[in-house]
Amino acid sequence: MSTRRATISDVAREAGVAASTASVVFSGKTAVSQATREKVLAAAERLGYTGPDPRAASLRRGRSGIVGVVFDERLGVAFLDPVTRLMMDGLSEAVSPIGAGLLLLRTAAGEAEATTPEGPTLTTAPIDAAVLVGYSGRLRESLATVVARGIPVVVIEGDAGEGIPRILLDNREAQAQAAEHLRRLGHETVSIVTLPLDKQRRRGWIASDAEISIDVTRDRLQGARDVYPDAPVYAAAASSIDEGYAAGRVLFADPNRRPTAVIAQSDLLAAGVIRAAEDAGLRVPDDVSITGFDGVVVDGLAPYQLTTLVQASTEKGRAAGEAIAAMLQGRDPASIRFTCTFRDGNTTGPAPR
Amino acid sequence: MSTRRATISDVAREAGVAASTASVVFSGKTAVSQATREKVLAAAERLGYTGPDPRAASLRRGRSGIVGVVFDERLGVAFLDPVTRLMMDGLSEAVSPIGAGLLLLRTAAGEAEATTPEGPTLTTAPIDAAVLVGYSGRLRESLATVVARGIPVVVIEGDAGEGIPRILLDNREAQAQAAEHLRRLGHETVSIVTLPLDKQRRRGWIASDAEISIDVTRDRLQGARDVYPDAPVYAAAASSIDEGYAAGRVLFADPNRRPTAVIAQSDLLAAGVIRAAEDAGLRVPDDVSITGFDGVVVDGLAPYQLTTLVQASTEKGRAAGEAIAAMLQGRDPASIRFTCTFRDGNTTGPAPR
DNA sequence: TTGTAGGCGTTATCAC
DNA sequence: GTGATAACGCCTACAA
Repeated sequence: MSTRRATISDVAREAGVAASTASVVFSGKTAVSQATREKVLAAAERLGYTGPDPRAASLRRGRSGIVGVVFDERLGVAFLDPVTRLMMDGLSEAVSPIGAGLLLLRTAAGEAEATTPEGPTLTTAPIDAAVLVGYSGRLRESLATVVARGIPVVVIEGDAGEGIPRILLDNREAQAQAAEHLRRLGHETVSIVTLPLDKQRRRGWIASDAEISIDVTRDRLQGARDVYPDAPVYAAAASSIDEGYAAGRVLFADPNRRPTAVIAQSDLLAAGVIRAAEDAGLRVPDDVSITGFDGVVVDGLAPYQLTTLVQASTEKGRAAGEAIAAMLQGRDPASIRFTCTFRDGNTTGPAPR
Repeated sequence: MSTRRATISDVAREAGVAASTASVVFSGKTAVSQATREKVLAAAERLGYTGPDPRAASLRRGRSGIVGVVFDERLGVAFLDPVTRLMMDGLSEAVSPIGAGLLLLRTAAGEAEATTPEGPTLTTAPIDAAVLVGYSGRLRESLATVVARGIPVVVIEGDAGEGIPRILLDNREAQAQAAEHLRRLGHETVSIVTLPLDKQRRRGWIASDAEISIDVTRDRLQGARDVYPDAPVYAAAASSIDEGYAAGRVLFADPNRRPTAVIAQSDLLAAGVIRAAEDAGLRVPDDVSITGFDGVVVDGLAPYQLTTLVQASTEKGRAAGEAIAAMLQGRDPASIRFTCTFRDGNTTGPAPR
């Protein structure tokens, strides 16, 4: 491009005032006479000055106005989950009043990292605070990095160290409610379809609950186990309708060993299980009852209203944002544990006899 | 917290070297003797120095390593669209080699803005470049803002001014292909279900094509019109299965005026139309043929393989990212127009007689 | 209300 | 291979 961009001193000189005065015109921190303001604005206009350089301003202020959101998955994958989308929505809303934007970050690439060209990392990003999303492994490293940098951080649904605010869910208790509901309806043969167990995301029956390294999965399973200690468990490889469908196919394959109820750990999974039930010639909820978890709107599930646990997805994001805002103001917010609400839809009914 | 964080000069002093030398140890720009490197690293360790402050570094370098991605919708809404998700995936991949991260931004709030406390805006965000996503109104203002700031920008599927690289699709030609396919199959009574017409997102039959202010919608409709000039058009309020279902209900309501084929402007809409057809007792493709657009994987559509136009969603993002990278290196990349590929699935067949 | 001075933490440049 | 110096562009005391 032509020449160097105009700076605030250029504008000040052009307007015949001191740089600090011009600065004040833009920041509005101090009163300025109408005349001066106009002179400065006019000069800026002439020079094509569009306001303070954010880089310089953020160095000076010690704030960049950016909050990093760290995922442990590819973006396309993370946003597949409606709960994540809603959470981001709430988060973006909550940080907006403090003038912050959201920077998408991924967990460090681990060993492979060394060879990788470069990459926007937790260590090099100009963030004022960070939100860690998720429940597993590499996020721990990220947490350590952030903490070392002395950056305020909030963890959503994961374990964290001392004094780090967390946004949690009563997964176990909530799931137990749904199970209890089924028990009251007389169901005795119940199967469980879980979210992924770990990063490997293996699909299939699981032999021991011990293999589970993802908190959410473990907690929800425990809730179901509180009521049905011996229910067989099938793990899905992701939270999606297709995965639920695949699991459902397996569950309903043998007519002699069909469950009368299925506890799915997410609404998407539940939707897939419902479809598999239909394909197997079973009516929902007459022949088989199905519960979900999350309380999101499942696109295309139309006639059904899932019996599920409604979690405050958007609220979770908002709470995280508010915690961030608080920390940025020097306060230290407490962790929050959200409570899910049981919603009785039309996908559960009395056990068939 | 305790005291002020350590700076690179603190580290240098502690290590007994010059600040510039310490800097080089971290940046790796110049060779440093093994001994010096170790001294510096040890000092850093002792002082709890975790690397250069990104704010200062970006001021000095004139680069922040951040690319803004501007949406004209709430995040939760934008990411509802699988094409957008894939695009983001490609984009994040493409900017990663240049060490950039993605900052999520929304178009300015318009008039309401004045009263709003603050807000992370295009004007104040420390971005090196911007990607504008979408096809409509307020993005124009955003474009103006960015251009005024002299920031490189790429527009995805929207019109832009002179010399601004765009990532486009052959929407019209592609849609015409699908229509042509139907015509060859003998279909004469065809209805069209469109994406939203404008920001109002009104749902319903439309009288005149002139009301359309969103490019994608208009272009795809034109493609359909090239083959079926008089096909009735029903506008959906969003690109979703549920909206497609709603539209389908209306299309198939009157048994005497049922179309034998439906051209849906997105795969999600098509999936909804299929479901509505099934509900109306119609078999796909025996009684009614349905085409989509996008070529994304629709979760839960299982037995069907949509006849659709496959667009390179991820590629679009990647291309945008590469264009950004090029601009940041002083080159000026050309606009790119992607070509959709027609895919013949099992949702279209000969017109029933 | 306006101006002066100094520094935020880093890094590019150039001399040694 | 290492060090001194000078910006990068802005903002905030403080003084006038």
